[in-house]
Amino acid sequence: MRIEDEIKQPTFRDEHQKAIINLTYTSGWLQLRQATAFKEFGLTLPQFNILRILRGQHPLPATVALLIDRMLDKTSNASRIVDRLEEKKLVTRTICPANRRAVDIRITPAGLELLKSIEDSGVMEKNGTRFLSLEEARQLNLLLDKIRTEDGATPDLPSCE
Amino acid sequence: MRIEDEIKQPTFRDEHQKAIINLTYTSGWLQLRQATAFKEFGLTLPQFNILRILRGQHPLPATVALLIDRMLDKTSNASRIVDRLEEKKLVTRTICPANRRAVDIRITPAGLELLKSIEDSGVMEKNGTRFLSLEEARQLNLLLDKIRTEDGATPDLPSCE
DNA sequence: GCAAATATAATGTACATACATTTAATGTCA
DNA sequence: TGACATTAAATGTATGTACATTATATTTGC
Repeated sequence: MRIEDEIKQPTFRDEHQKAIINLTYTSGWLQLRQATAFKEFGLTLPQFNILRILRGQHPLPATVALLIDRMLDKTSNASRIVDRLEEKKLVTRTICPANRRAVDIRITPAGLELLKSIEDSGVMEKNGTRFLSLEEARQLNLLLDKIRTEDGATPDLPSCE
Repeated sequence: MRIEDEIKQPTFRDEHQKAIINLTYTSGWLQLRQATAFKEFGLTLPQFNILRILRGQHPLPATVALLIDRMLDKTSNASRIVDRLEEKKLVTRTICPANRRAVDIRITPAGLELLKSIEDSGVMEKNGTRFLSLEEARQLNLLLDKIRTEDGATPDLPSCE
């Protein structure tokens, strides 16, 4: 459905303004669907993302600083998300012996099993981009990268044509 | 910057998976910048969006139900966002005389002035899409609309070529 | 007319985000 | 060595989101 119809706004100031709204709306739409899928497994989206990072490190531990560095949203509060995962016995926290300021966070066998069962269930494939061709997915990635071009930075991306 | 470098993940399962991550990351990037811009004016992003809807209705009032219908995220809690705007004297709430279950919400002159000063400041143009050409913005809108194609629905969008 | 159903908004709870502050361990250097 | 800065994580506070429940007003059907 076109964004105009989704949010019942018949016109936009221009195509760029529409793209902003569309990006925000589509991202929210996608995240809501993902969150709904993970709820069945007792996880929120940020919790799932942290678990995946921990599996990527496994069997090495991760620190909170590493989680923040890898997370999509750099400023969110990893400490409290780890709290919830720890309550569910999906991760462990131990003070790092080499540096007692740091905390070693590890995914547990239960955490690994949960990730596997989520992936086996196929929910991750129901994510909306199956309606895009490979070439369309490539174009979308290029356009999104271009949006994040910083002020003052010279865009060094290839043109989309 | 490419998404691979932004989140320090050198490879993705496939281009579609990358598009999902890129969409989420770029949307978060954009919203953080918008929120930062509005903070200078004492508003959060949802508060700003509600104010704009109210201005669109002005001088007619809006109900909470209308706000929910127009908001990008349909399930968020309009009632409490209106609470904050009311505390700041940017909107008023009066019980609708014709239907005392409903509440008439109106933007105040102070609210209208605040919106105008935000728009006059030019912060809304610094939104990232200035690096897209008109044609690229159009393509992006088509691709995003396509992602939201519902299961079972027949995609009736023109191809992107 | 009145009980039940429905509509409208507000409230409660759990979780997350944004940002400032605090606590504790470690590093630095006079 | 000891004062001071720095680092790592946790905590506090305000706001927002998701979802269930509640409070009140109105509508409906007998």
